[in-house]
Amino acid sequence: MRRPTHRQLPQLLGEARRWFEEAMLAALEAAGEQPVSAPQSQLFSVLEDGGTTVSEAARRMGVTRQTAHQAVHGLVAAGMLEQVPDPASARRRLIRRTPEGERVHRQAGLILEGLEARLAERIGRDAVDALRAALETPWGDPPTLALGRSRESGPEASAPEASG
Amino acid sequence: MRRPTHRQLPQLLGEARRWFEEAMLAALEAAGEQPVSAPQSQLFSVLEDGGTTVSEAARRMGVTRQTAHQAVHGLVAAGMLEQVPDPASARRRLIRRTPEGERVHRQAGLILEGLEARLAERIGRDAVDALRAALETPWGDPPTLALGRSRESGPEASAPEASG
DNA sequence: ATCATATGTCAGGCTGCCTGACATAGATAC
DNA sequence: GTATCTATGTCAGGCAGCCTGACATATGAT
Repeated sequence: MRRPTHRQLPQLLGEARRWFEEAMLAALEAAGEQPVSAPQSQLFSVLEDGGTTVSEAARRMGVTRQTAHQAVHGLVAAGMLEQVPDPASARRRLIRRTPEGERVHRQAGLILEGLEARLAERIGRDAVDALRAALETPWGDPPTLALGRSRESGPEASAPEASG
Repeated sequence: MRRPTHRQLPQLLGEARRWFEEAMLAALEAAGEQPVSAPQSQLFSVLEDGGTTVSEAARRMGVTRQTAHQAVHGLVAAGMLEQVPDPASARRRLIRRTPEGERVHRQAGLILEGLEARLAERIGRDAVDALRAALETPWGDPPTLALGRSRESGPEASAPEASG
């Protein structure tokens, strides 16, 4: 038989991500909550208690304002998010979880903890901690490790630039 | 406060994946290769030397045959993949890398190694190994950990079922 | 007042992924 | 030998996420 040669990291990362994501959304739905999409779930997790702007959320999600706006729209329609004017600046609208949204958020947090515990049972608590530690690397930079010649990319107005 | 510094695993996994993916595709393009999409790259990585069927590739990618077929189509059009009849079974068509595709594949492998080395510089070789080890967990199972009461299960006809 | 900038929103388009449907070919039952 | 079942490959249609482009509005600098 063939030897599965050292599978590639991007693929492994993707699988792990999918595992968590699917399990969480399924568990949320199994708990009787409204259906939540993956980006909505991600949006939920980048919100602060004090309220956040769409732009700020987009930066944290690593997507454009427009994409984040879409997720916000869905969540507002579902009654889990609300938009309130920012007292400090009238051009801003803060997005905030409604009580309902807060409840779902807490639920999601519990699920995630459970999932992590489930993982710890399999690979050990130390391994999970090591995983976290490794992943918390500030990936911010696009290495552009040029084997040949380097390429230049224009810094757009609101590029994703996942920097957290 | 609820520990805002403790970011959620799915998000961390997604960021890491994006980092690798973007860096690799950018490096590939910077090296003068034809543009490759993310799923095409993934497809490339699940091929065996002996040739693989679209169905098998789909299973390994965790997507449907149709989706895999799409990626294959693009790669064939780009001259990096070829489809040959399977001598063992006429209803199968094996997909195989062309010499051109083989070259690009090797290139991609080098880039990935470089990226991993780059990561090792930041977090240490041990941490990278630990990351690998943790990620190579067989995620195969959909935990369905029900916090609430209703437990629902849906065994679909030909679901992706990322089981590897 | 005017202009540059940041933010929020909508419109349109691309791509990945899905389900549905169908053709083909090997395996199995009769 | 024929009929049926199953696995595979392919195409068509549709949905969702993410993007760029464009525009309105509000703030701050000049």
